[in-house]
Amino acid sequence: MSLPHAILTALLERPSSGLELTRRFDKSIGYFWSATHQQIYRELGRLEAEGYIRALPAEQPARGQKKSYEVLPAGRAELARWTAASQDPKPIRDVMLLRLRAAAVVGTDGLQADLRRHLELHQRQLAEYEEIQRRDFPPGKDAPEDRLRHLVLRAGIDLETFWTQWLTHALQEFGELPEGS
Amino acid sequence: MSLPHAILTALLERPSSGLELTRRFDKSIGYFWSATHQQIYRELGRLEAEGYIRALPAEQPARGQKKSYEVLPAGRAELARWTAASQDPKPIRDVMLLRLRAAAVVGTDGLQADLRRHLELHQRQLAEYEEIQRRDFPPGKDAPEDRLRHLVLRAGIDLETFWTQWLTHALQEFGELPEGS
DNA sequence: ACGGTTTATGCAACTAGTTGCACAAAGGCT
DNA sequence: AGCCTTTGTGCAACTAGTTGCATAAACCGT
Repeated sequence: MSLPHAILTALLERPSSGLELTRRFDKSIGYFWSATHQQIYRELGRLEAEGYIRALPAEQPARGQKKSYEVLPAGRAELARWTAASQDPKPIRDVMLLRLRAAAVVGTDGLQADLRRHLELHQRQLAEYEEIQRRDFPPGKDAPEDRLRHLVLRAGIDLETFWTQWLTHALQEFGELPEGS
Repeated sequence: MSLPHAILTALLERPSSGLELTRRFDKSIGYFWSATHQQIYRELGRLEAEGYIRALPAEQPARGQKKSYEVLPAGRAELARWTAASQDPKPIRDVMLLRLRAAAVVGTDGLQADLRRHLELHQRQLAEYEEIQRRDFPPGKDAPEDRLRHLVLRAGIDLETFWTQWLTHALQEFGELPEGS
């Protein structure tokens, strides 16, 4: 039940159409809560039906026509409620860890290449986050909302850092392991 | 499509009944791929239908009767195939990060308590992992499969360490932030 | 004016995971 | 004997997310 709240947050930051939201979900919020345009359109429909958002007045509301949404007071209230509500952290659910565990019983053949590929992907993501940090959060800038957003970005940086280190470590282990088995 | 492979891995480590698997998923494999008993029973049915596993001979195969499964060669082959196959890493998908981002626009009221609760939960999980490390991976022990399993455990330890640090940091930030907004 | 690409919106079907409940046997308690 | 809890198994319905495809307007070159 998080996608609607991700959308409310994005719309509060700036009213947008479905496609604009989709674009913004490809970075920023989407870095830690990704969504496809189909999910977003569906959710916009629901949020509107529930009275949390409304379409900004536009002339011909026909198909293929841009339609922007803004958050209504009820939507803001719902978001505040959800943000403050207690929620349990989800346990880790990671395929690579599972594969490594499987490799311990069926052998490591073929796994090494994908580990290397993942390492590269995580390094790239890390570099992207660090670029954003340089650009959007220079040392002086720390208004309260900026500090919270920076904190979120730092979580991304630290997580990617963890993965690059862990994968590097794993590949070292593989270098020392006999091939197969 | 990972649950069946998690189950194959678990069954290769030791043939088990549905309930035993459920128990084992509450620790060990379940630490990074959790599953309920309903999921497990359903998946056992499918795996059996596909010829990847089979029920060990038991007398009365009635309801409420324990039924153990073992992995067939086809199952082992499928697991090896899946382990070696290239798979993209999933982007982060974390509710707490989303909530913090939302808090940047609707205010931080009520969030602090849950941050503290999460910190405690992650600290507890970290302690549990470290206990397992002490117990199952003493310095001397490093047969190839042990090293892989240890690597997986270390991922858990490092991830929980990250969260405890990040949450601590977040709470510090909150201490300095004015209440509300 | 025509045909191709891009922008923008959306439905329908499918897959994976979760929740809620039900049923049966076994063991103990009274 | 009758009931209560625990152990073990399982179905059905629901929710969230993904995949595949469809539609329409606008813009753009020829």
